[in-house]
Amino acid sequence: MNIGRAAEVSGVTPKTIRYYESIGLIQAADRRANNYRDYSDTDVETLRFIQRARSLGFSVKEIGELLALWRDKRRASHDVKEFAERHIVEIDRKMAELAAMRRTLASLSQLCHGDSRPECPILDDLAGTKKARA
Amino acid sequence: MNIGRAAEVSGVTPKTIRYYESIGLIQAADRRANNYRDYSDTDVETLRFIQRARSLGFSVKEIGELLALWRDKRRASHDVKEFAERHIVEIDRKMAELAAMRRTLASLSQLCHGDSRPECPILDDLAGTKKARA
DNA sequence: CTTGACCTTCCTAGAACTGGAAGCTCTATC
DNA sequence: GATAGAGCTTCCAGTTCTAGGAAGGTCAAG
Repeated sequence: MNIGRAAEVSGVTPKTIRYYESIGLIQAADRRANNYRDYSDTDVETLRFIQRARSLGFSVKEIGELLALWRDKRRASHDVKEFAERHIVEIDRKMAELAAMRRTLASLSQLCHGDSRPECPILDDLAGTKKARA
Repeated sequence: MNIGRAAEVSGVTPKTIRYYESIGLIQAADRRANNYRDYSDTDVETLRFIQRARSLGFSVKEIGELLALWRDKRRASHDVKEFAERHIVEIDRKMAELAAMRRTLASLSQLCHGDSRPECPILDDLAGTKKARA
């Protein structure tokens, strides 16, 4: 499939796909006779993984390391396992942080009645009121 | 407390704190007689929130909007509720994506034995082997 | 056989930092 | 009180990760 379709199904724009190729995050796509890039379903899976990871705050560098796990078969299983587990810990940390943010927002939402009364108790917490200066 | 200490306890570097101030994401810190910036515990809480949100892929613009919720008391409760709920939806989406990444990594980790055999079945999946080209 | 959508490369611009220079300030030690 | 070093200040330039747009080749439909 060509880049537009790959972009559509992976959620990564053509621009960004070309950029990822240019920096070596993904391997250069095969070219067809007309010089168009040609993508496989596997390529799309990789792009989807990258998209997900980027939107979750992983750097391109980190993602490169993750992708290297899949690509570099010479790596010992031990390394792969360890690296994967290290990232699972990080993901768990991120999930806990998201859960904390969610709780904050949920209580914010609940404490504010749906009407237009301009009073939200929780607002006072993080508001600009400076105190306890150390 | 001065910027170095605030950076230490919030997890945001001094450079980045000054940057956030320069773009108006946080309000300009109070200055002491020596022109040093002075931060309160509340300021640190705000920075911690920003740090968390950034590491989870929220843009500075989005965070600015979230912080505005707390700061701008003139906003109608209705707006706050709606805005909070919109972000809760996004957080749930992010959590689902993290869960998906976690599953991917967990199966990667499980399939690779802890020993140093250089064979990880799942590696073949996402590896460079291009097939099913459409 | 032209029109419009899609592809190519290249160059520039924006967002969010990051590093370094040049200089002032505080603290601690001699 | 002088001095060294860590920490603060501003300012300017560079990096990363895209996004936008120009200039031109390609394809599928009418």
